[in-house]
Amino acid sequence: MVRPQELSPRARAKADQIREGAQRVFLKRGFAGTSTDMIAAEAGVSKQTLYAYYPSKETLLVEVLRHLIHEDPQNRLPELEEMRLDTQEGLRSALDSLAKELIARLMQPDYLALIRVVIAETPRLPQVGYLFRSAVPEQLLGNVVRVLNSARANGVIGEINTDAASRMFMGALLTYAIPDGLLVGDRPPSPPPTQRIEEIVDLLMKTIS
Amino acid sequence: MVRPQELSPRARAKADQIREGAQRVFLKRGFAGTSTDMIAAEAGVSKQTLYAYYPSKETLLVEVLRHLIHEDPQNRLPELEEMRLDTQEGLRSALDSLAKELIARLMQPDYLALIRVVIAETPRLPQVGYLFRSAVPEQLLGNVVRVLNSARANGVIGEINTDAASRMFMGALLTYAIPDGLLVGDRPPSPPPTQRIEEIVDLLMKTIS
DNA sequence: CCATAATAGAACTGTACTGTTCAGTTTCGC
DNA sequence: GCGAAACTGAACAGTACAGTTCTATTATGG
Repeated sequence: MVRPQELSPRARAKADQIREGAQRVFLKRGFAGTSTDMIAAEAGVSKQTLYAYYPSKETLLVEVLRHLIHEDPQNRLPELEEMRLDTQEGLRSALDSLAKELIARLMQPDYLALIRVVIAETPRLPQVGYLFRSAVPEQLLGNVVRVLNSARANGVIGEINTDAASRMFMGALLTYAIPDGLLVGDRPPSPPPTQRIEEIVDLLMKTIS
Repeated sequence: MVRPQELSPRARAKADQIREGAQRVFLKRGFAGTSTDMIAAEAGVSKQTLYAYYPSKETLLVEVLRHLIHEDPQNRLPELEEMRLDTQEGLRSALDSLAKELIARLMQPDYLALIRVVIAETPRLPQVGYLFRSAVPEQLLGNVVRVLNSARANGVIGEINTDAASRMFMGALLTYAIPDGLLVGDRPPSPPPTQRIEEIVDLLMKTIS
C-alpha cells in the first residue's frame, strides 16, 4: 500500500497527489468530518483511483500523518548544530532562537490541526500516537537535553539536572501553545509576544547557571 | 434546555441521569464514535425522553463538558488554602503535593478522555475550548502564581518572575502528561515516578530561591 | 382512583457516508 | 498509431445514524 520503492514514478505521483489532497481536507476538517468524496474532489481524482492506491480512508489518514511527521521538511525540528555553546551568551542565544522557532511552528494553524487530529485519533489508531510521540516531543526534549549537557560539559552552566531543566523549558512553551492555540477554535492562534518567551529563557538561564 | 432552576426535581433527576449516561459513552468513545441510541441505552432511557430533555446530541455534549468542567467535584482543582508558605520547606512541600496531585488527576484515563474530546471538538464547538481553558489551565496557572507571589511577599524566595516560573513548573508536568498520557492509545497512561516530579520541584526551588 | 403527564419501545424518514462496480474515455509505452 | 493500463463519472449497495412519530404503558398528584 504505497510503499515508495514498488511504484512507478507515475503511480508515485498519483499517490502523492491523493495524499496531498487528503492532507488538506483532513487538517481542515478532521477525520470524522471528512468524506472520501471530499478527498477525491480535493485531490482531483476519482474515487475509484483513490481506492486503487489506498484501501481505506483510515489507511490514508495514517499515510498523511506519517508523511507530515516523518517526511515533510516543513515539520522538521529546528537544527542546533551550528550553535556556539561555549559561552553563556551563546547558550542564551541558542535557547532563545530555539524557543522562538518552536513557538512559531507550534502555533501555525496547520500544525495545530495536525496535533488535534493525532490526539483525537490516538485511541483508535495507537500507532499514530507513537509515531508522533517518537518524532516530535521525544526528539525535541532530547535536543534540548543535548544542548544543556554540552553546555554543562563546557563548564558554561552548573551541575544541574538537565532533563528536568529541559522539561521546564519546553513545558513553559506548551503553557502558551495549548491554551492560546489548541483550545481556541474560532480565531487564529495568538502566539505570545517575544518578550514572554525571553522571560522564559532568562529564567532558565538563571536556573542553570 | 435543562437549566436547573426551571425543572421539577423529577425532571432534574432524569436530565442528570441522561447526562451521566452520555458522559460515560462520550468519554469512552468520543463524540463521533457515539450514537444517540448508545446514549439512550447507557442512560436507561428511551430516545424520545432523551430528545425531550436535550434538543440534539451536540447540546448534550456541551452539557456533559460543562458539568465535568464546572460542577463535577472530582475535577475540582486542588486547594492550597491551608499551605504554610512562610518557609522554604513549607513552599517546597506545597509545590510537591500540588504537582503530585495534578499529575495523578491529569493521568486518569477519564480525565485524558475529557481532554481528548475537548481538543477534538474545539474547532466545531469553540465555546467548549473557552470553557475548558478558563476553568482549568488559567485557574491552575493563577493558583501557582498566587502561591509564588505569596512566598515572595513573605521573603521566602527571591525577586523572580513568578509568571514565568509558574509556567515552567506546570509545563514540566505537561511534558510527562502529554507523551505518556494523551499520546498513548492502547495502554493505560504511565505517570512518572514520584522521583521525577521531585526533581522538577527541586529545580524550581533552586530557580526561585 | 382517575385524569394527565411522562416514558418506553419500536418503527420510520431522510440523509450521509464507505466502499464497489461498470461503461466509457484518456494516457502511455512502444 | 495501437494495445494495455490508468482513469473518470456516475450510479449503486449496504450500513449507520440523527431525529421524529406512533402507540401502548406506567407513574404522579390531587
